Amino acid sequence: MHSTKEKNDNNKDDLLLRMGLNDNKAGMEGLDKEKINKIIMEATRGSKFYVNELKKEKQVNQRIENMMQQKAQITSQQLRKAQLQVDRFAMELEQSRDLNNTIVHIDMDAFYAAVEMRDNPELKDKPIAVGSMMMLSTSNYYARRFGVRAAMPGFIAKRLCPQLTIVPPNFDKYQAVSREVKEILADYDPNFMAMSLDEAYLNITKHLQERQNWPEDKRKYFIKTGNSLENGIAPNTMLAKVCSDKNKPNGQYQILPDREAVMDFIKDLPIRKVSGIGKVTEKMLKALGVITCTELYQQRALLSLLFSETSWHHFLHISLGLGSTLLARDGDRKSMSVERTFSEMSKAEEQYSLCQELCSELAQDLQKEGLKGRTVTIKLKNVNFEVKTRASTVSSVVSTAEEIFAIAKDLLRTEIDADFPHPLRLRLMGVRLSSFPNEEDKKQQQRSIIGFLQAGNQALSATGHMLEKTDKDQFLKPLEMSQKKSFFDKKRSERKWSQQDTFKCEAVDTQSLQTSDSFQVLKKMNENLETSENSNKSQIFICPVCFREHGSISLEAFNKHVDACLNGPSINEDRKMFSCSHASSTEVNRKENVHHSFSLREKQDYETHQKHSGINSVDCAELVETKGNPPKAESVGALSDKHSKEECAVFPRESFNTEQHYQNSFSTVLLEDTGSSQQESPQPYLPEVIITQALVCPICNLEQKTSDLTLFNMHVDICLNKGIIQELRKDSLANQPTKSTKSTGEFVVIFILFYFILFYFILFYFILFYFILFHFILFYFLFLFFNIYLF
DNA sequence: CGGATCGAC
DNA sequence: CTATGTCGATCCG
Repeated sequence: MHSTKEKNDNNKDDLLLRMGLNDNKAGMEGLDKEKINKIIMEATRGSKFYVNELKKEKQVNQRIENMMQQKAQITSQQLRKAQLQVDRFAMELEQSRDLNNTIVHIDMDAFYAAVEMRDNPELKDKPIAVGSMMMLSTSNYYARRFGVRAAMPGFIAKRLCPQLTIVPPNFDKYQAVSREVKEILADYDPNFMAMSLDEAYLNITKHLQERQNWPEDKRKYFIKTGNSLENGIAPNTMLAKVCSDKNKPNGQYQILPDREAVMDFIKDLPIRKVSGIGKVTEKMLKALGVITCTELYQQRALLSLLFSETSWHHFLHISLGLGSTLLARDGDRKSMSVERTFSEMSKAEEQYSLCQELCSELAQDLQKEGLKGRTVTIKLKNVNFEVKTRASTVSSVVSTAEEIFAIAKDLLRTEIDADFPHPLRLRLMGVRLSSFPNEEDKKQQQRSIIGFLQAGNQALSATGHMLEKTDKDQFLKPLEMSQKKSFFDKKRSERKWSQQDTFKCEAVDTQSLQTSDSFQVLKKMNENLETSENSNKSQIFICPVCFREHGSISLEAFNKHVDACLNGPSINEDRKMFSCSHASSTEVNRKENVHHSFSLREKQDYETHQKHSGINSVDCAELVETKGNPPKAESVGALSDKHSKEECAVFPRESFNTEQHYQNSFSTVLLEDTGSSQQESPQPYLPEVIITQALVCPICNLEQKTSDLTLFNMHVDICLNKGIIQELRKDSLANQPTKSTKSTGEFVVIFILFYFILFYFILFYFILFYFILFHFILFYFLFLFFNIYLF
């Protein structure tokens, strides 16, 4: 459905011609290709849409030109080198080829149209299409003879085929039919993967094994639906998909599970047939003389130099006839959006109100799935079909129509202002929400008392009469993000916002609640839970290196001091050496050993990341082990010596929330290091400075048994960080969500206490309010009474 | 992170 | 008159 591929699909036309379906002598009407193109061109030419299409085409041509220039600069030397590398990779892929699965791709023929024809016999033997004047979703085969295709606007279809019936879509109905079919599919593979209402992949390997033992009569079992369907049977999804396209309509095609059969099938296959290769990629590759899969394979070295890693890997997979053999369950949703096309709209007022409407629709959809997100994106398309998207990410999740609109409105305003005094002439507007928190984030959020208190403050202000309405935008601060900033800069700016937010809350609260005792309690709690930078007056740090006390200084200042302390002794030098040695030991063996147990995806992540930041392998081991936990690639990068140690000192508090977690990653580091670098390959660069003194940790004062300087330095690093964590935890205990039972207990107590206070607080004011109200009314009636009866 | 673009259905 | 709506992925800045 909606497939733009069908638009330029010559093969299908050939097929129709072969079948004689286009033959007027047989009493069938229809148009030949020339006529179809002519009509389409007439309808298209001069339209704004067409102008924009030309513009886009130009851009693609420009891209191709750039690519050709790049190609011209490639030396034969480079090409040979690339050839070796690619072939090495191809060899690996070849070894991992798996022909043991039987994948079936099911694709229902002209699904929507078929359902409509089934339900309304009048439509049979008529050319029909499902959709609107604006756009068609699909058409039946009769209509296709006139060139009426999916992804074609209805009005053009009408010109091609004036007797065409356009049926508005009934998605509920299609869904119901789809469900029926899927029930049947589940018999073959309970874990089948549905791509849409009319498409699915089945892995019937297991089914076939079981079926071996079935009695003969039971094996004769056909899927019987009112619709025809295509399916393809192959050893992987990529091939199965192509197969199902092969014998349309209502056909089947199988590729036998041996390498030769696969390669034979692939040989002359146009790359465009493969899922993932679209119009643009086709054109780009065509410029390089690549049309079929064989040519794709022949040009592999060149492609590896001209395209991104992910792209040429994809190409190589295709040209080897490789694809996924397991049907991955679809993961969590990444975004949700609403968009609408309309006749030209230029009034800002209308645009705002439409935006608001879209926001509330989105909010409704979000509520159905209970989703909240941090990034709001608006999409604007003007009457010239030029599309713009504008996004803003805020620090805490949003989900209601008001919250989303508050952000979307700003984005829209910026765009309107930018074009002032000209109005935005829009034909489409959309709103999208993304950056949904993952499971980890949710847990964090739950445990975070700061977040909890902010919610509390919000609840307080929401209770109303006596509180000034808190500025809604306080939770909608855009993040100051820029790639030039380091991870810690970003963290800092995030903190800045949240501090300002807290101050704002306090300001509002103090104004209106000065007299309340319970508020004082709350405020105190809040202060205690404030991050240490905020209330640094009460801070006393003990330097883990010189053991001196430092009162009345900020955390940053303290960290600077620690750095200074560390700068003196040779420890620092050794630390540098340590990293250096790791960074320079780049032998393939070693690298592979470090992350041998991780998936390809993680491996790629690691490799690309390493390319960017030049961090050492140990850091990477840590990265993978702590995947899903706070230290992401950037933060781990910050751990390496590339960044200042100020950051290193601050880092643990930011990201390693639990000691347990921290130790886990520590032990992993040791494990990886002893496991690979020590045994497999000696350190290429050992520290040249020989330490004469015994290896006594300057932090914990314990003599270390190891004579290995690297391990010792690691110990010092860990000790140092641990020390700072402990110090910080002492100061802002409740600030640190922790897994230990003790802290959880404390947390629960605080939690209960807070809610009790909050409850009685609200109750008190409610009673007070109604008490006063009651007396007002009472006095009023008394007054009336006296008026009437006494005078 | 933000924006554009591609691709699929 | 009249050229969609939703989603994920990727690349680049």
